[in-house]
Amino acid sequence: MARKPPTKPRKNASQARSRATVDALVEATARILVREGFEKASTNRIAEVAGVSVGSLYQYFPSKEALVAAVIDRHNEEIMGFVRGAFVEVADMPVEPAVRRLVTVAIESHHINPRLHRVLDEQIPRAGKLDVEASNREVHALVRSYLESRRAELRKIDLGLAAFVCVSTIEAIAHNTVLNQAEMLSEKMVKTLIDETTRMVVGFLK
Amino acid sequence: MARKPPTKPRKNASQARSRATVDALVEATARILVREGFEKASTNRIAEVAGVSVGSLYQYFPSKEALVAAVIDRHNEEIMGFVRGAFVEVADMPVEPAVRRLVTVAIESHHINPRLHRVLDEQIPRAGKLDVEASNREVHALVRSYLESRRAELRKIDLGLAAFVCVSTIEAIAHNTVLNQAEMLSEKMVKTLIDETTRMVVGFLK
DNA sequence: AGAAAAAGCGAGTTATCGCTCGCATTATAT
DNA sequence: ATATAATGCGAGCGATAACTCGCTTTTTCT
Repeated sequence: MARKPPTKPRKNASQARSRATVDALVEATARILVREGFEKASTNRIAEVAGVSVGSLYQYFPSKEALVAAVIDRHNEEIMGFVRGAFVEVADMPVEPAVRRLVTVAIESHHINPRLHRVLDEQIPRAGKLDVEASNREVHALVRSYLESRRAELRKIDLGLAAFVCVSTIEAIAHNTVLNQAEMLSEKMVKTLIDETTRMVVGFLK
Repeated sequence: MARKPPTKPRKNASQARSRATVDALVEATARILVREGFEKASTNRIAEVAGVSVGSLYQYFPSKEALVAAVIDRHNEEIMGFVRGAFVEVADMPVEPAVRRLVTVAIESHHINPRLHRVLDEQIPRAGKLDVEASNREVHALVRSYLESRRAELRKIDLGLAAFVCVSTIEAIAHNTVLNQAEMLSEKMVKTLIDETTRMVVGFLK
C-alpha cells in the first residue's frame, strides 16, 4: 500500500479527459476575451463558459494570469508557426523576393485571429510578457541569420542593426495595417502596400 | 436669493485651489503608475498620495478611468507639443534633413517620461484610446501635408500610403529603440540608428 | 458680517472576484 | 470487487476596491 505520496502540489500535467478540461478552459478564456473583453474574464465566468467548475480550473491553472498567459502562448505559437515556415521557405531566396515573402507573411499572420490579437494587444496588462519577448528575440535571430547568409548581396552595414530595423518596420506596418486601418482593405491596396514596404526594406539593405 | 440652482451634476470645472486638487490627483496617479504599477493605482491610494480625500477625487473625476485618461492625455499633449514644433521647424526643409529631424524628434519624444510611457504602453487597458487615436491621425495629417508640399522631390507615390508607411516605421523604430532595447544605448549607436532610419525612409520616398 | 455656494472630508456601503476546501464522481490497478 | 488515485464540483470565505453621503471647512459675494 501507499504506492506513492499523493503529490498534489497544484497544476499537474494531465492524461485523459483532463486534457479536454484544460483545452476547454483556454478556449473559453479566449472566447470571453474576444466577445466580452478582459474585464469580464473572471475565473468564475471562464469556468462557466468552459462548462467546468472553478475548482477544476484551479487544479490546472494556479491563477487567472496563468490562464491568460496560456491564451497568449497559444496564439503566439500559431503565429510563430507561420513565421518559422516562412523563414524556411525563404532561406535560399535572394533578398528581394525573400523580403516580399516575409512582409506578406507578417500581414497574413495578423489575420489568424484578429479580434483576439487586438484584445491581447489593447486590453491585456502584459507584466513580464516573457513569451512575446522570446518570440521577438527569435524573429530577430531568424532575420539576422538570413541576412548573414546573404551578406554578399547587402551593403556594408551592421547586421544586428539591420535586423532590428527590418523587424521593427515590417512588424509595425503589418500591425497597423491589420489593426488600425480596420478591415476595410481592398486586395489591391494590400498588394500595393506589400510592394512599397518591400521596396523600402530592400532599398535599405542593398 | 437663490442665485442659481446649485448645479452639482459631478465633475465641474474649477476656479481656485480646486485646480491644485485636480493637478495633485493627476500627478499622484502618474506617480503611482510609475512607482507601483497600474494594479496599485486604486482610487483610495491615489487620493492618499495626492493628499486629498476620495470624496474630493470623485468631485472632479467620475471614475478611475477618467483619471487614468487624464494622465494619458497630459503625457500625450507633452509629446505632441514636441512633435508639432518639429513639423514647424521642418516645414521649409528639403526631404532628407527634414526626415532626419523628424526621426530624431521621434526618439527624443520617447524620452520625455520613459517610465510612464512604458507603463501606459504595457499596463493600461486602453479601451477606446480615443486620445491616442486622435494624435495618430494628427501626426498622419502633418506628415501628409509636409509630403504634399515637397511633392516635387518625391517619386510618384500615393501620399496617404507614403505617410502611413513613414509614420508606422519611424514610430516603431523610436518606440522599440527607447523601450525594448532598455536604456543601454550609447550616443553613437543612436546616431547610427538615426542615420540608417533616415536613409531608409528617404530612399523610400525619392 | 452673514449667507450661500464651492470645496473637502472619510467612514461606510456594496459588490465583485480570486481562490479554497471538503466532498462526490469517475477512472485505474490489483 | 475493491482500494486508490485522479478528476471534478460549487458554496462560501476573505479581501479589496470603486464609489456614496452626510457633514465640516473655506471661499465668494453682497
